Amino acid sequence: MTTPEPERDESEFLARYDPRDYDPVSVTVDVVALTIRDGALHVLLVRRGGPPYEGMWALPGGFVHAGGQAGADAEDLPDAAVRELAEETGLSAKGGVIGRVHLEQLGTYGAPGRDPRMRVISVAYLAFAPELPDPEAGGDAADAAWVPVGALGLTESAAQRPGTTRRLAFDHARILSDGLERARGKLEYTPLATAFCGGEFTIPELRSVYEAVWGEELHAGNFHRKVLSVPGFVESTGETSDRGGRRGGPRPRLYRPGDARLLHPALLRPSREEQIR
Amino acid sequence: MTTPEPERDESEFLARYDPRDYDPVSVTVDVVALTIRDGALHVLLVRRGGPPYEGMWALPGGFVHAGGQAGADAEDLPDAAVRELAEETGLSAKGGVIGRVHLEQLGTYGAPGRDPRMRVISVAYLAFAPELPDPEAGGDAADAAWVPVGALGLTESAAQRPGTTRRLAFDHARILSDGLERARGKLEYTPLATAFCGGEFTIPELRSVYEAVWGEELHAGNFHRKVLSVPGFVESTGETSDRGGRRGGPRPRLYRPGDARLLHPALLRPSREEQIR
DNA sequence: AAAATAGTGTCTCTGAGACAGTATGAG
DNA sequence: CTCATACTGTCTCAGAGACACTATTTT
Repeated sequence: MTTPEPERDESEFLARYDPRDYDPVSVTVDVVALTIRDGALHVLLVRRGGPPYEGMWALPGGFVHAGGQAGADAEDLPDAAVRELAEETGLSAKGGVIGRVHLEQLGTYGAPGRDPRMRVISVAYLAFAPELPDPEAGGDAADAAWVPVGALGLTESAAQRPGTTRRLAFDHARILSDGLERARGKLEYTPLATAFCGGEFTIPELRSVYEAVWGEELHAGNFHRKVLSVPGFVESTGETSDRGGRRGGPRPRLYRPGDARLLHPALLRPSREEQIR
Repeated sequence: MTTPEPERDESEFLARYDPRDYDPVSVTVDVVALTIRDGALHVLLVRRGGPPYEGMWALPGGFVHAGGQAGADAEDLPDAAVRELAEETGLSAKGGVIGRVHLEQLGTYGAPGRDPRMRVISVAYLAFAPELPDPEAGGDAADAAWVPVGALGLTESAAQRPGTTRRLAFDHARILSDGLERARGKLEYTPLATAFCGGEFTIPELRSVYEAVWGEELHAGNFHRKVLSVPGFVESTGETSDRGGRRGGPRPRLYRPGDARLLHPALLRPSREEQIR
């Protein structure tokens, strides 16, 4: 670790860590796939069919196709994330519904010991999906399901009664927590809430996305005016929904995602005063 | 790729990619270390002493100590970033100036072919440093220096005259570009501009940080009032600087970083209208 | 009929930005 | 002395949020 001769240390290190001879590192991709079901935020989880953490829930993921020496099967990291997502949901990767899923890199988790078997570096991706069918468990997964995020007891880390919390394998609770925080922030200054809706949606539907992700109710009237006032957020289709509100009310108008990539001004969440320090 | 039997495909894939037998992936850490020198944003670069890209400038970085089968020397990713930064700058990692450096993960770059030798996944880190001494080239680096970001011709990707741009090795131009954009955004809603200053600073010094990173001049009076109005951004020391402004004026007061971790309300850059779509 | 909802109008308060103005120190 | 600079005061305008109100649909 600490040597008085940096040059010797460096050359020694380079010789030792030439990956062609020595010291393998595994790289996996894990996906935090979020969607809205019944007005609640859900995450795609798989139940592990083998050790370690057998029987526990985990994020869908797997090894990146590295391509070996020839580099034949080498795949890019986002492609690996899409492939894992497609494998777990049973949907085809190219075209179709999965083409409408927003995917972005969340972060990389590589602490020693996070996988008890070996050194594993995991690149986590975050996906925002419209409502998808129930996944079909495949491969070594014993089960796969959309799980309500609220049922995992992640929000109040202190108030977790041990039996209440469904623990996640590896450091996936941390990854999911980071993904949720990223999602909450992204909804503030990007129009990505529309990625949770289908191709057409109403303003109240969009509001329910914000309420599900942020976990708090928003003022319907002010939200409505705000969304329409941000240039490029949504675009009217001219149509109206064929049903009124769930318990009455006029039929809301339909909108499409607009061409903005950033919301200006942003839609800030009400309760941020606490988390500033 | 597309097989009718997902179960066989998955188990086959798991057998093929068990990293203990097969298909090594290298993991490196690269650091985008930024600082302010003479009122201009600088990035720490090293000149490569060997192929590939021999003689070109690159971000400081190197292989992560994976720890082998036993996991003895395994290091965490942020530790690897600090180690690389310390090795390149010649500063000690524990304590001292490098302890004041802000470090955060930027992203992971793993496109096949980004390193011509083999499959390399690089975890990039972003560092905000106060003014540091000139680095000492060590190891296989032929040179190391703080380079003005403006001299690299990254801002206007179209208007690059070939001779003007100093190209960077690998995909480091992209990584640096992502780091700069992250830095610009971070200054908006976090107090991290203070990480570029020493322990004490004046409001005009803080403003010059914003101007260097954002590349545009700010209104001195409004900036002053704005910084003081954000709770927890800065904290008065009660002292005043021993010198006035560079070309006259009263002696500015001195401040310390406050306890806020987020700026509320945020300090938005003036010219964001263009980049929204 | 009753209740809930979609959408709009209006008022108030905060904050950003433009501008002016004063005091202070460098050259 | 001259000028740049630190800092404060003031004005205007945009936008967030609270509230009220109407029209429309479900139950």
